[in-house]
Amino acid sequence: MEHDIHRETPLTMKDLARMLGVSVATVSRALRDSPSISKQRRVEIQRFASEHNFRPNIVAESLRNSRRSPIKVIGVIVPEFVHYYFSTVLAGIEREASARGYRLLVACSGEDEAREAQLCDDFYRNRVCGIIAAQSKHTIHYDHFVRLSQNQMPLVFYDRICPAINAHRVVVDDYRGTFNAVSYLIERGCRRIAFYGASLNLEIAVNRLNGYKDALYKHGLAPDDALIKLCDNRSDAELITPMMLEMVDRPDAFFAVNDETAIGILYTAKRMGLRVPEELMICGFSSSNQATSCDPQLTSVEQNGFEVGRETADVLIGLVEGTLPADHAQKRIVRTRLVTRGTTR
Amino acid sequence: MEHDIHRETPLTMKDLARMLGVSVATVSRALRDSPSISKQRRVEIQRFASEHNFRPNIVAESLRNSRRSPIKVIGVIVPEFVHYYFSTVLAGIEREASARGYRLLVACSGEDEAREAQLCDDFYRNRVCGIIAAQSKHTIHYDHFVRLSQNQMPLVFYDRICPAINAHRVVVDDYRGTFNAVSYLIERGCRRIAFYGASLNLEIAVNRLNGYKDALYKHGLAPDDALIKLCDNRSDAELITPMMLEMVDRPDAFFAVNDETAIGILYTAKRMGLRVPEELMICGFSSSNQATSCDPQLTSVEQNGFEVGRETADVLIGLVEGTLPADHAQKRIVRTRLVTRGTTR
DNA sequence: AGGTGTCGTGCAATCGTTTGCGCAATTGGA
DNA sequence: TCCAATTGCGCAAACGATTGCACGACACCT
Repeated sequence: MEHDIHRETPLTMKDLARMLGVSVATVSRALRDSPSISKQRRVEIQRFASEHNFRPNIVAESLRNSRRSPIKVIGVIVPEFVHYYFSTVLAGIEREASARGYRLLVACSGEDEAREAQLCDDFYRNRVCGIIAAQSKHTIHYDHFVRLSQNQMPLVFYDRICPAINAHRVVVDDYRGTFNAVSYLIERGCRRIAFYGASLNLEIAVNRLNGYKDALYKHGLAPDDALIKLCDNRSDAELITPMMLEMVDRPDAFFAVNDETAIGILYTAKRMGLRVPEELMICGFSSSNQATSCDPQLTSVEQNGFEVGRETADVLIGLVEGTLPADHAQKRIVRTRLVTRGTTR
Repeated sequence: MEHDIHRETPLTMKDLARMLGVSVATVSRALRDSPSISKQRRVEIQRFASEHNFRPNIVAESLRNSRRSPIKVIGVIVPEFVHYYFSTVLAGIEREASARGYRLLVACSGEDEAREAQLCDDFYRNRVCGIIAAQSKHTIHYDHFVRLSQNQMPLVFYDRICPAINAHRVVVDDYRGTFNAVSYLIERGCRRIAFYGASLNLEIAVNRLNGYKDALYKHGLAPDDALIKLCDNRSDAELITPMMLEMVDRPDAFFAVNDETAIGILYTAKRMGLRVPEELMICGFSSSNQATSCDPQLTSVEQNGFEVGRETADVLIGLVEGTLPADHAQKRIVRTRLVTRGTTR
């Protein structure tokens, strides 16, 4: 069988045309099922092509079509791969994109601004049709994003927002998620609720803090600065929490900005002989797989990263295909949901 | 400033050439620093281009160069995104690839054979320079992979192996990892060690089972079929384990094929009033972030997915660049390491 | 028999780059 | 002064696909 012959270079339309004694134009039209080619020739060419395992070269195709239709490849920047939430977002992006015929060029910024800028550049050179990004934690210059906008590159952020440009964005409802969780703790009888949050240069951190404060106000409680700490990882949590729990007026509940931190609190408390949830309630954020791995299982605000990913891809594709106006910045908010488990009752 | 003008279409060399009153050839050569262009013109053109924020179109570039040098894009197939181990592998691939100037086209098979085949096809049409894949669990036809090989597409598997074709592969040392872990349990005094494994149509499952059996043999113990179960997830573990622990000759240790399953065993045992590790030892596989989230923390075989990813990318790039012979199938084995924690002593 | 349609196919330009080759201008040597 | 060698640049053909246009071959009508 001819198609078993090893070729060093992929089969092209020109090859097919030569073998069949017709012109490339005819081959191209036949494969696209153009009615201007006689039925007989069409099926003959199609059969021949599939027998020889012909696959058109998308690179050439998209170069040719670049003026009228953009290349269906989306550039995606992820701060970290090994991260439960970002994984779910990526999965959501992939699902929506591939369902709509788009492929993903994926890269990782490693939370590094220079690398992030380089990736933007690289994506642009590859002429992706659009870019999805979560800004690195440490990004303070936005030139690379601004440049993309100036060059008409559709750009959508998820979660981490670039405040400098009025960009399209999809975020989770951090404010309401935190508000509801803290309200729940209050309704369960807690009065001194501690808050472990991330650095306030990320918009999401601010929103969560506000949700916390407003929940207290609404229930007639006043925020106490002694209970509000900058702490967003487990080892810090294990360092700080003992001091918190030895206060005379020790907190009767903790709200942590992510599950990892919450787990640090949980085990510190257990080590100090406190019973959870009887003497201390704990609530995390993210509802990762860690939340169900600890003992007792962690009550947590579920972020639904998958939905964030799908929405993000949906906005981007809308921009690319022109069904969404580029001039008016889209902002979509994905609902969170409190999942109650063993660390509250 | 001119480069702030909004263009609907990206700047091309032709545009630059027109603006500067030279030919495209000259622009191209100047930008590639060809000595055949006078120094003066060269810097003039380079300055002008960078002022106007010119970025060459890689699509066109790689079409032009497709004969001599392949496009530096690697297609990656991941069974699942939301999976600790696969995430680490992906991170490793990304690190190695981007360090060597390659980009990643990433897609998810969702453990579905048809989708996997479609992805192979799609990658081929995109003329990626090579493909990295972990086969889906349920793949039993290999035509799509065979077809790739026939078309000279470099192909490297990680972990999940396609036995039909003699493919390049990078795997972790499942046999030795399991052997060492089980030996450790025996040395700690365990005599009846249960084994929860995955379906034996995956090579890794077979290797782990063999490692388990050989460790028993080596220490003069005989495998007992009543202690060997097909079980690779938490809910199954919680279903099966009570029966195991109610046996007259109940196991004094468990080895589980992944951490999730091990955690199911752990909490079932605790629920039944058994003390871990005093009365029962448990060992998992993977050393994911869940291993440190449970209480007590889980002893587990660390897989080092990051290294697997790097090695995989290294092999693939070697094949692409011709520094590794394509005819002789590469097989690399990444070492595992037993990390002892609270579920053993 | 000549004019008008329709049908099937091929020619050639195009997308944005790269590069072999040739040509003009300049330089240097005899 | 004339002939080589060198230098600096442009022409044009690729890469692999798509598509407007034209053209030849028929059939049909008058």
